[in-house]
Amino acid sequence: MDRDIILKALAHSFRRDVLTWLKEPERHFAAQAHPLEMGVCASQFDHRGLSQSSVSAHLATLASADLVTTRRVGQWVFYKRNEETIAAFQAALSDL
Amino acid sequence: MDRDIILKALAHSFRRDVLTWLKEPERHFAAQAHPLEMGVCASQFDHRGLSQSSVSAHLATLASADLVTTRRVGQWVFYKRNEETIAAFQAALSDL
DNA sequence: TATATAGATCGGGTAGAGCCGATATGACAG
DNA sequence: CTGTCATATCGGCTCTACCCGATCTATATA
Repeated sequence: MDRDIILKALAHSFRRDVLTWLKEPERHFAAQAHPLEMGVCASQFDHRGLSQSSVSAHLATLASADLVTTRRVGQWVFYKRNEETIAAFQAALSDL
Repeated sequence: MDRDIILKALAHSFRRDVLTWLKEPERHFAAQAHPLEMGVCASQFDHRGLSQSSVSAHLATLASADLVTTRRVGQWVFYKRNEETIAAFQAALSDL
């Protein structure tokens, strides 16, 4: 749980949006072919205003801050919120 | 209370350090000539690794995020934590 | 007015973030 | 093997953040 890296990761609206979307996958990614229990497939974030390469970089930033977990299944990578890190960060920020 | 501006302001360790130092002025700024109840004078943050102009810019960033309040008294500017904004931000971040 | 001090702002240099299209990688299907 | 799809990485561009010394502005004091 690295506050500095997490704060930098959160300092971009797209990355915060990703975390918000992942709170309610069924609401935001209903079109996904795979079951949402596996997580949300990276490609689901494309075409939301950014190119595929930019989306990939943002997801990598979130993953390196440990704010999301990734799980590779075949040719797909599924993303989920990492509630553990998020909660720890919120707790750490309560004595800001 | 602008989350985006606040998160960007917090995404720098010096600015976070300032907020931490301001939690215990008597501990970190005992050398100040003015009473600490007025706040902490801008110049107290100089010579902590950064130049005067850099410190001034960081303080301006914190002020524009409303994380600190400023009060001009004569030729000095005194800074205090803005607990109201900080608490509102923490509350807003609890549903990250 | 002249001088001193605190703080803000300017100009310039460097580094990193963010964007894209193009290409590489890695996994599957035929 | 070959082609295809998902994702990652590369190269190049632009924009912003950050740093500094120098200068400007404002206040105070003689």
